[in-house]
Amino acid sequence: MDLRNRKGNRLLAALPSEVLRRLQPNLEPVRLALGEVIYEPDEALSHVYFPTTAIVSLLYTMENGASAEMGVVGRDGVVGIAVFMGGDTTPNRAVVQSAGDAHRLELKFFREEFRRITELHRLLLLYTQALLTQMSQTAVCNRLHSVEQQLCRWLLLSHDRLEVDELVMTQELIANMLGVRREGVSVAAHRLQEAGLIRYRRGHITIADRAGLERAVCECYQVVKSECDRLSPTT
Amino acid sequence: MDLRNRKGNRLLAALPSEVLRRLQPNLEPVRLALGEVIYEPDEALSHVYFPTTAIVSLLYTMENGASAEMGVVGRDGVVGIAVFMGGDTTPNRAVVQSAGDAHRLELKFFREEFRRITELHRLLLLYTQALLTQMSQTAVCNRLHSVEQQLCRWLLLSHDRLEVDELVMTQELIANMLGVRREGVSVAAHRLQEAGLIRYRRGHITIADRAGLERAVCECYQVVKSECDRLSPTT
DNA sequence: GGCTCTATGTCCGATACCGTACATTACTGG
DNA sequence: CCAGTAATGTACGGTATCGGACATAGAGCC
Repeated sequence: MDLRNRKGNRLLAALPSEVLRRLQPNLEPVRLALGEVIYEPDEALSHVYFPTTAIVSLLYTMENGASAEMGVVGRDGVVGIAVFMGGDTTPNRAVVQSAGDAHRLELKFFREEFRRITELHRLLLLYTQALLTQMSQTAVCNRLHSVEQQLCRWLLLSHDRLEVDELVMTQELIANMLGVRREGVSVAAHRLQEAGLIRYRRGHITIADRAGLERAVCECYQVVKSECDRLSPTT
Repeated sequence: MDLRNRKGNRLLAALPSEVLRRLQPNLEPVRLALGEVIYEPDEALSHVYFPTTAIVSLLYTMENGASAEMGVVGRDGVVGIAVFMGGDTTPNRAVVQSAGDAHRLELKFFREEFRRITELHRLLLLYTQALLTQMSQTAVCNRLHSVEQQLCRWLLLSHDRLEVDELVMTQELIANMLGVRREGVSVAAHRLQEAGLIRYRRGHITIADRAGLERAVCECYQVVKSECDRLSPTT
């Protein structure tokens, strides 16, 4: 089995020979069938997968069943980054998009390569996984939800980070963040104000009813929030 | 300066005391003004930032100036993950969304904490940064581009990973990936076929004119491709 | 060869958002 | 206090996508 094959996994191929020699006995060749699920949301993995000819999609599925892909892994990468990011699981699903081969490595072997990690490093990787969740959920939310729902999400995420009820922020800037027109934000903000969830004046927005916003927001907010909480260091 | 303050940065606060003591002399308190740019796309950083009361947005700006946020960092995190992911730069921009304070750490000090990293580890972090770019670009593309452009992007990314011209894939499945209706994919695929860029039959799609697809695709594809190439290990 | 299932094509009205234009109103600096 | 500027409100036609319904046609199975 020549792992540096022209069709092999590029990450494995780039490893120094002595690391590769150490891993090789534990790399199990597997065939991945179209539609096969590598991992489900929040499921603990038993292996990490290094595709060679297979392609794997990373998807998020909404509560109503709608789904969107936010990443794709081929021989350029590895399926199961949560394992070495430190969070172990993700809210996403990994599904085989194109049947083919892969090598897989049991977690215990994989982790042996990962012993010597400084505490700073561990923390930063955990945080990166949370950020990664935020990005992928943003991708999904952009595709599937209304401006009003996204505004709720954005307000709640900002509120979590600011920890004061009044945000200093124009609707114009929010529009840039959400990637929509300023007018769209105006209309959505107006509706939220009518509903009593927020109050605002030129350049200021006040969270008036946080619980109400949480009822109005799409599920994306809770996904991001839960992952942030789960992955955030218990001080 | 008590870094474990109730309002301090959570990552710093979670560090073991001896690591914190080592870093502390090098942590420079800075005030971040609204709108201040922490880093520009592809710009090498001089510091990593640990916000305390400030909030920083991660944005991607299209060639036409349209932009979308795909992440936000407050006292829960750190600005400049590219530094410890190994890629050093990203195609994104980091802008202060809410004025406030942060601590920053010069790269040389930061890197001292990061010496002992195995080669496997380094490779995986690099790959993760490429994947992260893919996700964030997906977020942006979902927001700002047409189904047809996104189909081109999807086809090209798949083609890069499969390295054969015929994909085995139904339009229904592609629709799930892109988070749009099957009919939308049908129409887009039809147009691409009329233009001679692809050919397809039940469950099969053939890349007929790769260069043409690259002309039809939005800039998102090139951003992802470039980062993948830049970050992929030179075997 | 015929049947069945699944993939694809097409059409419809509904809707959310865009692009543009312009009005109005609240701060800000002099 | 006033003028100027920046933020917000409103309106209107245009367009992309949705949601649903239905027609058509390959591919595989018997």
